[in-house]
Amino acid sequence: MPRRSKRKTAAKLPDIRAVAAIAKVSIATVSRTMNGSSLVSERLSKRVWQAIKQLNYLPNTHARTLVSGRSRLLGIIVENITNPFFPELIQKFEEIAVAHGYEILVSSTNSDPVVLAACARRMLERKADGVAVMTFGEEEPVLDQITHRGVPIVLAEFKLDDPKASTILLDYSTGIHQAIQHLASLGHRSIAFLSGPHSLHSAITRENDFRAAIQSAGLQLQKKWIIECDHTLKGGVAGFEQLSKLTAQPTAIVCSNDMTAIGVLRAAYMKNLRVPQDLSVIGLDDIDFAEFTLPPLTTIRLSRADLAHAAFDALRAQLEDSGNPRMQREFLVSTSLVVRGSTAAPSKPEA
Amino acid sequence: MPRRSKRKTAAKLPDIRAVAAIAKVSIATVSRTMNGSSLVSERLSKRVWQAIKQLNYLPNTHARTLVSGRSRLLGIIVENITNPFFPELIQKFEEIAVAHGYEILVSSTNSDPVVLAACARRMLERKADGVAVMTFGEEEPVLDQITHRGVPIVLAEFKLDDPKASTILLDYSTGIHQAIQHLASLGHRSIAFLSGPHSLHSAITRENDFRAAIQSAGLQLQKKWIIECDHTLKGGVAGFEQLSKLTAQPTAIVCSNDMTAIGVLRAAYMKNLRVPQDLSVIGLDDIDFAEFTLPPLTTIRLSRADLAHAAFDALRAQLEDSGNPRMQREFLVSTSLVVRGSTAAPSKPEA
DNA sequence: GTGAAAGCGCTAACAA
DNA sequence: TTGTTAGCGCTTTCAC
Repeated sequence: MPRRSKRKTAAKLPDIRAVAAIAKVSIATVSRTMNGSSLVSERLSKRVWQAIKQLNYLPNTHARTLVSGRSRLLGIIVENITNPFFPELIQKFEEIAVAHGYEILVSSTNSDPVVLAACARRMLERKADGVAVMTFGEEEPVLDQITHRGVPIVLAEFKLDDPKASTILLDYSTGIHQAIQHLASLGHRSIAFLSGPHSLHSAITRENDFRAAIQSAGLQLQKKWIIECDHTLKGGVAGFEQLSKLTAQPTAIVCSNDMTAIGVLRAAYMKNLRVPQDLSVIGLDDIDFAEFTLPPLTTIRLSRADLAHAAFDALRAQLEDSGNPRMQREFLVSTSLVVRGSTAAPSKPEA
Repeated sequence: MPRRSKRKTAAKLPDIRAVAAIAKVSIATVSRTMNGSSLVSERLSKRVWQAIKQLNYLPNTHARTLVSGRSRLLGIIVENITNPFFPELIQKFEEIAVAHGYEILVSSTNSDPVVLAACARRMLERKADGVAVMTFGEEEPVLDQITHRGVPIVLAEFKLDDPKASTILLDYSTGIHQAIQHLASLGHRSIAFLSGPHSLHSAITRENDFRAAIQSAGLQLQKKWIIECDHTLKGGVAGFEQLSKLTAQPTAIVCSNDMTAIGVLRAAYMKNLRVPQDLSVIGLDDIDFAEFTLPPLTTIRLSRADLAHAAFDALRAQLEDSGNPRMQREFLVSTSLVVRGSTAAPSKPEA
């Protein structure tokens, strides 16, 4: 009994066999044509494309993945999709991926390592060819399961000891130094820092870079002026309120991200403090919205485009260059200060 | 020659056969166990789960999809992922989908019908079980290809004449009426409207509802006070500037979405107009950020949670209830006014 | 260049 | 209840 005896002429989507039948070629030729194999003659190729168009045929990616092992699916896991930084990053990443014939799988962890593990698992089940983990150094150990399965992975600011893992190093230092220099040259001597949650490596890195920058600028580091927030707008409001309870007040506040800075802007307004006359504020990220705050936010730009490119390049290197021992496994993304309206000389310059 | 003669003990991921071997059962029993079939005895089920754990086995979704025809993949296509409304919607939709064992595929069209068509095509190739098109009435004709293939689809504010298509009706009218009543009771007689792009059905609906509300409140409709913007912050700034060139000025502005309203807030500030004393502003959407603008934005809430639920329910009805002729195919999401700080009585009440 | 056929990992029909 | 097996739609040897 022939294997395909069950085939009936039921209404169903056209498959590769239907195309082959119309074009009067074998299914192998259809497959070769679609995949751009050079071995197909002009004559047959033309017939095949015509049949494809005629049937409005779309190849089944699952069948394709099953046999080839490659899904042309790239995962991107972000920390929190409601922080505007991430949609902007996702958009860029998708743009690049689609341009290269990949599709993306998006997940947001909301900073929950359990969710991260579930996301990673789902991406593994979907056989993602690679995964970009843009959670900035949070609980990455759960990601072992990905690399153990040989799936390329790229992490922001976290090194996994695995040949399949690449890292994007973020040079916050340059931007933060520029920020401190900018404030110092304006006459600020008292600068506070609203940090991100210490569960994030990136938050700790940023804070350390701030400390280093303060010292290299010859300024005093005040422990009480370094406050742990959570990278949300509300957190920025709370951080500012905590700060304003202190007896000694800073004349400028540098924030670990833009959302925090926007919270500060808002809290300062509510307290009738004028920015930048009474208080200078600097953010970090340069989300699209930063240009439109009141006043427009001076901030340290972390380019989403650069980050998305680095992530994609890292994954692609792993995918295409895997054997090569000299393959690039570390990528650098830099930061730089963007001066807008939220910084100015302090009204009563300090000693 | 047996079909599986090629099998070598090469290093590879565990498959269902490996699990079956360890558990000493057939692959069918493994499959049944994983899919929660009630036909498996406790004893075998236990052995299977243990083997799965031992091998760290993950089922291959592509193989599963290929044979079952269901991918457990749901697509969501949004208009613009950098408008905060959409990430909030995506997050909710993902949450619901994942809770029901579905995965989501996200795409953002940036209001480009060509991109919409490409997104739809990719989702078809990935065999999405259903697609939620949250582009709010923009160039939906290209979506014919989806319904023609029998894939359930749900659209916001657009009816497709196809049994596989459901619609989410948005009742802007209630919220917009409340907004106008609110302004009228505050003493406003001169109310402008900054519309969304007329390429969007939803924008036109909102504008019409505004006109209706103005008239039913017994106010005068001024043609010059209805300006087409583009639902972006920049568009709101531009719209406000266009408005302020007119000789007769409104005392309140209702905007077609929150981003536009935020643009107005900003533009008003730059012109030294105080909100709400000199000008009242109302948005629409109630994005998370609306609570944190300066002043906090009075706005018409369009709940992302409600919308996400409606979209998921519509798709699920199609998936599970397909045969039923009484299946619900229209879903309603309502709106309501949220009063915050951007509205007040006009300083010099009109006649 | 082109075609025949094996088989990717799983589900479901059928047999036992 | 459990096992055997066909076959989902495609890519990829291997012949010719």
